[in-house]
Amino acid sequence: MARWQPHASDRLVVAALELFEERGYENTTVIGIAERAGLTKSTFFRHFPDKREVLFGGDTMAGLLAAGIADAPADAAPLEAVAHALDAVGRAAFTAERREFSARRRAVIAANPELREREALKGLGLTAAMAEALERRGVPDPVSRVAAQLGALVLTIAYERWSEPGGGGAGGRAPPAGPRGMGAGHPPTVR
Amino acid sequence: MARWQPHASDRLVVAALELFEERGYENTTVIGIAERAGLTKSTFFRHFPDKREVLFGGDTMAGLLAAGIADAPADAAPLEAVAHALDAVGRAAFTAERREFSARRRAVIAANPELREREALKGLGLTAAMAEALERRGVPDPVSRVAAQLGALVLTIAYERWSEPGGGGAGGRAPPAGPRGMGAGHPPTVR
DNA sequence: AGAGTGATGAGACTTGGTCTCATCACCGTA
DNA sequence: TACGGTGATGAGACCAAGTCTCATCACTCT
Repeated sequence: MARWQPHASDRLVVAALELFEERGYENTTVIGIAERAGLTKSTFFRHFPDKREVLFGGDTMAGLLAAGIADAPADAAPLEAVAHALDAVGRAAFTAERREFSARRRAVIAANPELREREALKGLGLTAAMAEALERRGVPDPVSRVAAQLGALVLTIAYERWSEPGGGGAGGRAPPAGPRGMGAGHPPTVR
Repeated sequence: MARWQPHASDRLVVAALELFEERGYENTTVIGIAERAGLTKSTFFRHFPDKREVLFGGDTMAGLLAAGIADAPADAAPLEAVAHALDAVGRAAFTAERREFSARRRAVIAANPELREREALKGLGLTAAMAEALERRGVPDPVSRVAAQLGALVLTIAYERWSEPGGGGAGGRAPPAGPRGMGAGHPPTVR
């Protein structure tokens, strides 16, 4: 028999999400989370640097976006490279198994300023990752930041729609065709 | 003689900024800040809801942006309304007196993740304020968000340049003309 | 068998943040 | 002149987040 129950980290995430839903984030203590997972406060902080981070663990987004931009065809325009990356993220991260969990997580985050703060910082990280990946392709500074900023907004909107009750089949493409306008040439796979 | 030294809030801000510069944010305690200001921890938390907020006090930005968008000519396009708001902010907030303080504040924030996190949340607030103000003008949802997102980026870049050693005279207009491109029609006063 | 490893537990400690109660100069009014 | 109200402050108890050190103990490798 194994000495410890497996998946300690996952158990902590599940316990935390449940407790945040039941009592709210600020009425939940780290000790409470650890106890529900059959662990202790010490172990919690061995798995996560702080209480917020238990909801932000799977941090592969920045890498996926950077890789997606690097993998875009050499002649792709900045926004087309961003679209390429968004497609990759859609396939890798917006999967059916994660949809219900993501929706619950989203609701919890939306209800708490401390968690929204962390999410805001993560968002800046994604934007910076895209801008840097574009600059590695030779896109000059202000253009790279504009493209990254627009990519971040598209990602945010896609995530919103995907984790809403009605929205989002496989692949993360938003059901209704998005509006054109604003003069940004529309890349083929992201609308 | 006055019973208390005046400007308690300002003294706390100054003390905090000095200590953050001397020892770093995480090596500075709230008690230390309060003592340098000739006050106590209790009083600190009466003036600021938490330790971070001592650097984010003058929170008129969101209101200025919303008012600037509301005040734009009725026939202004979304990006032109945003530009109108940015001009207003440039005149009201990017003043010569605040420049040195802003530069020091910026350096402190850049050096600490906890402070960057707070700043990221404030940035989201500004973007949301712009988007809402645009929607109050009848700009439909995704267009309003794109315009607000671009406005937020312009504001960020302007703030960066203004609080850098070389940059920014009165009014906050960036010295070199910004690049065109990306298809966004360039409004007359923001480049 | 015995030493090493690695995830865990126990608990002291600092600090951020909340809350309650006390203090005391100033102000208005009688 | 006296007196009660006001408002910013101080004192200190209290809780939870987060850090750190030391102990435990099944499993593994030699």
